[in-house]
Amino acid sequence: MKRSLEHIQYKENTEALAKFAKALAHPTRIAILKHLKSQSCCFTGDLVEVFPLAQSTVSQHLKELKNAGLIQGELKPPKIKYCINQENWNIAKSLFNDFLD
Amino acid sequence: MKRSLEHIQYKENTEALAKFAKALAHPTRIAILKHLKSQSCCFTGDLVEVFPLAQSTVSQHLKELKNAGLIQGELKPPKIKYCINQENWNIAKSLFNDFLD
DNA sequence: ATTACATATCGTATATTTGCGATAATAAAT
DNA sequence: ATTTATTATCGCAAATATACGATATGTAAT
Repeated sequence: MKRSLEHIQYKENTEALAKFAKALAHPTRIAILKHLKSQSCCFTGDLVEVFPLAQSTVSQHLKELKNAGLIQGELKPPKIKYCINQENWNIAKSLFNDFLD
Repeated sequence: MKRSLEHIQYKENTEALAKFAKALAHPTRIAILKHLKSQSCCFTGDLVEVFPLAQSTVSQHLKELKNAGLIQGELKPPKIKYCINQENWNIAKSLFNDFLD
């Protein structure tokens, strides 16, 4: 990609909002989050059974959601229990709410 | 990409929400929408002056926002006046609001 | 130390996104 | 019909995203 050299200076929250939106920009990730909300928490393996996707693919989606801060993992050997990160979830909620009027 | 042959059947609204999120998944598009909201409407040329981006790039972002239904263009020759599509905006607002709890 | 289980990461292939300059299209005015 | 102003589209290059199978990692139990 030919990127413009000067990197754009956006107004406050613009990039944070875009980052959250990007994490939500795939139906599988929305579905994962819906599942997490309804179950409050669940294991990677549970999700692998829900979707017709490879384990590695599900894991990658979880990684992105984790990087965005929307979920967090808790070690429950040999499993990992994923839950909504409520603190960041609320931040996202408020950002979207303000933005969308 | 090696896509799974069976295409996933998501629950209602999941794909609609992901589609809106995708449209918002770039800071420039967020910024464009913020600008449109504050001005209520504006021309492509105005936006080209606001961002250090080529005219074609801005036009492409506008196209994506239009495809997502978040904005609409009105012919004002030789210009085009873009405004928020309030109807779809409200739909997006309600989808995000419900999803984010 | 070895094994077993669950999950993450790596390597790879393909698709999509982002950006640019150049060109085409559109509508009005001359 | 030509010109002018504005915006959209095309063609390309590079970056990122998506998906998979294979492999590595981490933890507990044996």
